Amino acid sequence: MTAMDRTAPAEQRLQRIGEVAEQVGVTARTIRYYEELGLLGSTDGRLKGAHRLYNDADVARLRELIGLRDLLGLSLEQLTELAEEADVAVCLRAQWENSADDADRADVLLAGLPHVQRQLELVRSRQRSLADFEAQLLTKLSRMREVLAAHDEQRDPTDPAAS
Amino acid sequence: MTAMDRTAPAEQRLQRIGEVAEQVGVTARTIRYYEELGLLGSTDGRLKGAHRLYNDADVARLRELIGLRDLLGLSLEQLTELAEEADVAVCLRAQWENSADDADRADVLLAGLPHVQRQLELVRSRQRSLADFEAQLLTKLSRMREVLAAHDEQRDPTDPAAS
DNA sequence: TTGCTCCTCACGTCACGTGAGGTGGC
DNA sequence: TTGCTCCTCACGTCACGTGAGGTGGC
Repeated sequence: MTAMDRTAPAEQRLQRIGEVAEQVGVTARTIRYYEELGLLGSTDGRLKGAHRLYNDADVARLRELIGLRDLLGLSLEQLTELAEEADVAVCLRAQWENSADDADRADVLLAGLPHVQRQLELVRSRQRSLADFEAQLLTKLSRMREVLAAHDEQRDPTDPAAS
Repeated sequence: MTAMDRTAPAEQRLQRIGEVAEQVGVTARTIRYYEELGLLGSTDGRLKGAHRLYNDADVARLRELIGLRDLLGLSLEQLTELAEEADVAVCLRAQWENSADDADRADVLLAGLPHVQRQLELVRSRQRSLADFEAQLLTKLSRMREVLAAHDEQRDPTDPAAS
């Protein structure tokens, strides 16, 4: 990282709302609604009526929110709570960007750890539920096949064409 | 199974809507709404204003619907489609109950197989998505720990108390 | 008879969908 | 200049939540 990177951050690729929506798999309306709820980062600095522009970090954040919503079935209220914790991290992240002190940077990371760990726990819990549901379906399936096999035997125990 | 079972099916334990709701983890309103959409079996035979009663098969069906909704994120419209396939099975199930012919019974089961298999595929697909999301979180976590470890070394490379 | 749960409207809410009508950038 | 995507209201919809007011079974 050079001094120039620090003083004038590299020009990032900025995307418009339609491109972002398609990438993430939602509609533009959804993104605007999340912004309205304050789920996305600070939106001041955009003039009324001007186009919204998103950098890669914004897209990553949105993708994470949608993942938590879809895969874990969290409500937007729950996402807001989760995001408020994360906002501490985001707030600290700004501090990170401006911090020359490595100790400060470590503190920022330490604060973010439990946040990610909680998400991991939610994912694991959901995986267990899915495994249970899968087991139920497998039991059902094997019982059905059992009865079918018994019936096939009864109908024609020696027919090699029976499947 | 005795002849009496066939002619006068065993008295089943019947539950009221509140008990069922608590067992399955939804509200009574949800159950009434699903009935309104036709997601639950036939509801004729109940007089206007009379209490709803559910047997074990009804509860199992509801539990399956809620599982598909929550774990797979299906809309009620998708559930309706899926249930219409299943209704063929349900319709055939009535035929099953009244059928003395084992061949008929086998046909009913055969018709139900692809239905269960499709649900299994949906579960597997969802499991893959969750695994991807988990991997992303783990990558994030290990990167954070890496930086933290590097920092700890730099601060005090010989401190045995550093964790 | 007293609670309790149930019933049926019916309006409210959350998370967007869907136009209407207009402006801005390649 | 012509499309295209974007913008801001604003009403509609899906899947229920939440009382209001009343009836039925242990």
